[in-house]
Amino acid sequence: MPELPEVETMVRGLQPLRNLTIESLGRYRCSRKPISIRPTVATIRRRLVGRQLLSISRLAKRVVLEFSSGDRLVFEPRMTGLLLSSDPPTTAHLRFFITFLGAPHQFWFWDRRGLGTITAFSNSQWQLFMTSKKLGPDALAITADSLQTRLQPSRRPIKVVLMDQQYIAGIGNLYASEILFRANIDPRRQCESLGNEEWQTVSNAIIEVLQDAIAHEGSTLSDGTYRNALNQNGSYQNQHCVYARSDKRCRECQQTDIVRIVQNQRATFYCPVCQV
DNA sequence: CATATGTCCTGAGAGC
DNA sequence: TGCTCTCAGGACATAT
Repeated sequence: MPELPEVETMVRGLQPLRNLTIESLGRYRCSRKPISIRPTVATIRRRLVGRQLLSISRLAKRVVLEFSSGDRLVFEPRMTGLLLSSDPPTTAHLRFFITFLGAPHQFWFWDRRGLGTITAFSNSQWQLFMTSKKLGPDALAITADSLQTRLQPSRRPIKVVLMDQQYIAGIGNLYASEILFRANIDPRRQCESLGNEEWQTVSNAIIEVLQDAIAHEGSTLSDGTYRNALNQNGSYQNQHCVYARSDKRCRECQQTDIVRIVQNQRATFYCPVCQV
């Protein structure tokens, strides 16, 4: 599931496409229910064909292509979406393609479940989107002070709030559990119960876990869905301490098994000895 | 306003 | 073996 580290890895892998000019784009023939592409493929084609790709960047868990015209094309991978500049894992789930003038580079949007979205913005639409969208600060740019100021007032459990993109952007279900393990904080703790030093610890854990995961090019889970732009697996799954490790011995304390609970209809994993 | 729940989707795996 | 059922969770819409 692409969260911040996986999306960051995609963005880094797509940098060779920078400065190329779009030759064509469109839906890939796919017998499945079409994914959401807005406003329409025809409109996107009219706006973007012939435009030069200025930058490929990350906005929380989205990939943003910015063009010389100020237009942006935004990809939300959500659960199973991938952006690829190589041959896809299977052609069955290809959803969208871009070709570039005089360049051999490929660009595919591949999505097994089809929950991902593609949205085009003009420059003014983008400015409106960025001001109306209540997106919290990027998790990689967080400080202990800003984290505490934003999250402490909530009465919800810390794990649930870490996943709320309006409070802090980029953390999903997998990394929320790993971060709280690193911070030795029980995921059920209400935000208002954390003290200054604990917010500092959580802040440090956010940066450490996410940077470590980026260094390992993200997590490819047992379903094998996530891959980088070159269709290669990440390796951070081998470093997981709690996620999907229920009933396995805690790697840190070696005293007890990892526990799985459900919070807001999401699986949470933690060590009842290490995390208090 | 803050918080909770329902919705979309496919394929792996469990259970019979 | 082959069917049916449950589950996984991103973001958003709707409900409380």
